[in-house]
Amino acid sequence: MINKSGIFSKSCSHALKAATFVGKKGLENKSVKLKEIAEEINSPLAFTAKILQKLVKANIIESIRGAKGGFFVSQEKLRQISLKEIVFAIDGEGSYNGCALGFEKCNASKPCALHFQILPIREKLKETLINTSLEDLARAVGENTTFLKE
Amino acid sequence: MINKSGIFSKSCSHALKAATFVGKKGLENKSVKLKEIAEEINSPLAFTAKILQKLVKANIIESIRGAKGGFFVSQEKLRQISLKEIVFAIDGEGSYNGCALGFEKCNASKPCALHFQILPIREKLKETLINTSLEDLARAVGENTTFLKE
DNA sequence: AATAATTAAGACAAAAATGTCCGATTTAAT
DNA sequence: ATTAAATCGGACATTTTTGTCTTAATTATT
Repeated sequence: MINKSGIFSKSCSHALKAATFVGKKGLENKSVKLKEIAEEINSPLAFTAKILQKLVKANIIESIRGAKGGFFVSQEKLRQISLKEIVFAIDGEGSYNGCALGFEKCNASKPCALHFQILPIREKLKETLINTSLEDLARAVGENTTFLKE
Repeated sequence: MINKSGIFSKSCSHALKAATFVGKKGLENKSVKLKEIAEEINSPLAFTAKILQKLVKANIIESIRGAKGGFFVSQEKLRQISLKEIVFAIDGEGSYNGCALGFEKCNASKPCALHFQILPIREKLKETLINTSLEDLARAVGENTTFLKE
């Protein structure tokens, strides 16, 4: 319990990185292969594959099977897809809608002990996830103002 | 990956609930036994014991061993202890200081792809954890305006 | 001193998350 | 058609988190 690093699961962090990299290529109308994605985001190949499959099933990116295959996002999709959809596809809505103490039903009329403290934070997170598009991340990474590796 | 509910680990949620309940009793200068805590917060007895031990070691609550024993927090402690300390004791600082994409070094000069989006959320979370005392939670629960069970 | 009631601590078990492997499927190129 | 290069999908393995059990240590009561 010494390394629960932040808001998203590890899988979700990988998913966000992977989607962003596919998005960066999508800005130039290019597809990318699994191998390149995994290398670029420093994530194990087979595990990256699993995560990409989930993104494909969630209709966030598309896959091209067979030789010359790979993964792809259209520029239109890049604009449409928000981070909320990626996070939802991997971690479920719990990460931005769940009760901090784990209650099924936690709301203003039956609030958990942390409800009123955590609510504004959750709201801000949700708002940020909704208002940030995959294109936003992809462009910043494309311009080298932000990074997918350390 | 369908139930990662929110900001804290399950252990940490239990810890926050347990500490709050011990705190509620502390407001009346009473100690509580493990059994009552576990029942009150709906957490398995033995697991609750483990979590309480961590809180004791982190000097957040104190334990009274032997017959007539239990767990206790003084009113002074209740005022001093912030949620940040409880969260730190169980989840480490990752939950409020960690990089959203899991990088060791992520900062304004080498920002991850989500850095600028997540920074304000993390800051708000940290601020909230620092500015909320265990007493705050304990009082609200004592007044039945918030709850530790659903 | 003996007993009963309690927490402490460490070994163990189960479940969930993370990660690997391999064969099946799809497609492009020859 | 055959082959090579890719993704797909399911079984398997590992690691981390969550949870249990048992014994030891401590203390109040008798």
